[in-house]
Amino acid sequence: MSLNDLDDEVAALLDDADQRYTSSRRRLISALQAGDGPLTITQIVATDASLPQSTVYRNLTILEEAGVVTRIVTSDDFARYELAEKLTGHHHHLICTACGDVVDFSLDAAVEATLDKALDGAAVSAGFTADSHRLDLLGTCRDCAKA
Amino acid sequence: MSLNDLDDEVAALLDDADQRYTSSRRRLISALQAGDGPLTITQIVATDASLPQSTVYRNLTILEEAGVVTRIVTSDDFARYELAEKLTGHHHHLICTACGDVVDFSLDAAVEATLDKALDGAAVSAGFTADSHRLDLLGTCRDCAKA
DNA sequence: AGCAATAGTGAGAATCAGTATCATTTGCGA
DNA sequence: TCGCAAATGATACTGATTCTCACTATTGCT
Ligand SMILES: [Mn+2]
Ligand SMILES: [Mn+2]
Ligand SMILES: [Zn+2]
Ligand SMILES: [Zn+2]
Repeated sequence: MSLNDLDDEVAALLDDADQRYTSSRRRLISALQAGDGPLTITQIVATDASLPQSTVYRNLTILEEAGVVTRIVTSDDFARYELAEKLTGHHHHLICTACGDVVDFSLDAAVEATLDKALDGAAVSAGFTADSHRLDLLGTCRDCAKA
Repeated sequence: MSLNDLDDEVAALLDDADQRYTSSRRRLISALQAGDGPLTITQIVATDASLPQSTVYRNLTILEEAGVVTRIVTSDDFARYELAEKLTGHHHHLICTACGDVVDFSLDAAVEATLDKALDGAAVSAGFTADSHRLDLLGTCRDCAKA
């Protein structure tokens, strides 16, 4: 998805949610788009100092409700946000248990298909209605392995 | 793993960590063993009112450090704990996004093998050292679907 | 353009899950 | 049995996140 298409799609989603696409929200989208994985509030504020913390919190919540971003919770005390899969495509996360950093990765379509089929079976037999799956790899990133 | 074997294994893990297997800790293990998925602190205290909240928090941390229990974070504001996979076997979670409840499920060995292989490839190409994977299904549980 | 009415902003206060403190109790070893 | 280190549990504290509210920006209308 090109930058302009992304922008158009975000605008449409916000419009559907009766929300304006303000300059704070544009800056947030831009910050998230620049990262190679979900970002913490601290990381966002560090990236764009013109964004006050309270505005970041409030607007990320609104963007999440509008389906523009997704909130990711790992094991550390900091929530992370990324653009919704609707905008970036389905993918997974490498989570470093040493430094907390999270980066994206993808699996090939065949593996995803196998997985979806197996998960669908499990959901059905538990009377569970599945919306999506979440698959993370936990371990140590290159930087932390070096140190 | 039988109840006695579980008890022995927990005792051994605590011994390795130079921790005693006290009655509070026995009650915690018992509460976790009784659940069909990871439990919140509130659920544990509700199950066994003889356990003060501060003792539950402290001992769950100690049990986690000893490798006896695992802390699970979903998307709500409450951490959940379950017996470590070392004791219960590898499995996954159905997470209800409506009520927050979490229940266990398993995939068959062939799917796990396919998955592990694909994940290993992804880890290697990212320079990431993987310890384990975490796979959750997000959706709506039977009870919430009814309501 | 002028003028409400409505939406968004941002500094600071409040909330609350989780952690730290510490006086008291427990249980292991000599 | 005694002494001591570990554990307990009531309570205070911490800090990420949420709430408040006076102020500013934008929209829609004439
Ligand atoms: Mn991602
Ligand atoms: Mn489980
Ligand atoms: Zn790392
Ligand atoms: Zn539910």
